Amino acid sequence: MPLLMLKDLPRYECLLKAAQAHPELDPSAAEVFLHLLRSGDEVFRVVDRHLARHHISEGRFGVLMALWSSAERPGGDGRRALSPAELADHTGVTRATITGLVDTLERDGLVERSPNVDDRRMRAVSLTSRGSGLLREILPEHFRRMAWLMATLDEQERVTLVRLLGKVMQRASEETKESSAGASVAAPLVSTAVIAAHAG
Amino acid sequence: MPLLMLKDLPRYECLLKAAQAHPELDPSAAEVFLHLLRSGDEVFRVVDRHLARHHISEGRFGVLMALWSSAERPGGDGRRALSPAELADHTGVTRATITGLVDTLERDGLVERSPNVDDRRMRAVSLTSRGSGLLREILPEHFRRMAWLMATLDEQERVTLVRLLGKVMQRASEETKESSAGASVAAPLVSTAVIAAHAG
DNA sequence: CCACGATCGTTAGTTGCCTGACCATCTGCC
DNA sequence: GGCAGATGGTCAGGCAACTAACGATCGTGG
Repeated sequence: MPLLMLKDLPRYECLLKAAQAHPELDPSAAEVFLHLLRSGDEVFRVVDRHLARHHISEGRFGVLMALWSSAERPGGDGRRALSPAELADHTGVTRATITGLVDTLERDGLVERSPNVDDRRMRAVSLTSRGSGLLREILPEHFRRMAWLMATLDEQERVTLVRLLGKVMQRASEETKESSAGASVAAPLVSTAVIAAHAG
Repeated sequence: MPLLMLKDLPRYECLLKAAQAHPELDPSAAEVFLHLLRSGDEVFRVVDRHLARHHISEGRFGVLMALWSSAERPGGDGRRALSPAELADHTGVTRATITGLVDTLERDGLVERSPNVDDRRMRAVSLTSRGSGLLREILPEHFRRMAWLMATLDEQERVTLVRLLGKVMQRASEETKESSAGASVAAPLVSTAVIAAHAG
């Protein structure tokens, strides 16, 4: 839930004013940035409130959905179990976090761990019937909320929004890859000296 | 950092397929939803990586920025201090969280607490010179990252993106207000007057 | 004037996520 | 065959957020 900003979005005139004191500040870029983080946060909260009523957090939902879509996948081999490492890949959290999430999900009877006979390091995590039952109970309302949130946008606006978000997302993931390689975010734009000095 | 979804966004055909089994699922709405959460997350990480190099988390940055913008505010009374309750309002976290954040910020010498002579319940939190120095060090790169992220969008696209995100955000905050009143998400929409009044 | 409710900041306890370290197990190379 | 390095899952410790409850203080109505 990114705040990283004031709760009340600053008006554009304030951004303009701040830009006078800070030449690096691009007012229209900052406006998009703040809107993006804020709207993402609001939208997240709408579905999170629903899931929280069933004691399902973001991470727990991610694990359940990964197992669910693994079971539903038609082209797949039909297996319903994933290893913790695969769950970490699919949900984007660390393996250590998966251990914790699966611990509580198993305690609540929603998933189960079984040993893997081929590789005794691995364990197979799968949905229990109670787990898939909970998903069947939760998902319709979850989908309704998504649809309700976007009902203000017509098809053309949705296409446009996805396209523009895609451009920004691609840009952001470029930086992810670059930074892991040690390069600067904006080689041409940014002096790397400060970052490098602190990167140590 | 919302995952709430698979790390690799599902392709549109998969959404269409899933919609056959789940009539509540609106594929284009789900696509926008997933793109919004994911791009918000990626964008957040880009600036968060920068702040983390200076040991500044999202919450810490929120507190520092609230104090900074309070000090910079021209129309204000020129005071640089805010109470913990005001900080909670500005950053959107609870007062208990503010206590913890100010604890560590004070330990690191970035802010300081002083007693309030007018109301002995309150304490005044203000930036130290070290705190404002850190902001002066961090903010230029922070602003450059915002600008770099949005550099793929021309002015027209930025206006469009802000407009569309604004529509979704307004919709989401309607639900926030409704849910606190106990109504259902699918109820007829709340009058926008309330939101407009708060946008001021 | 003072008892009551409201407000302020903090504490205690829980949860979810992270990083870093650990041990067990597999695999490839000699 | 056996050892080195890679990989897999877990544990320990820390941080940031939450709720619930608490003492201290303020303001107001009787």
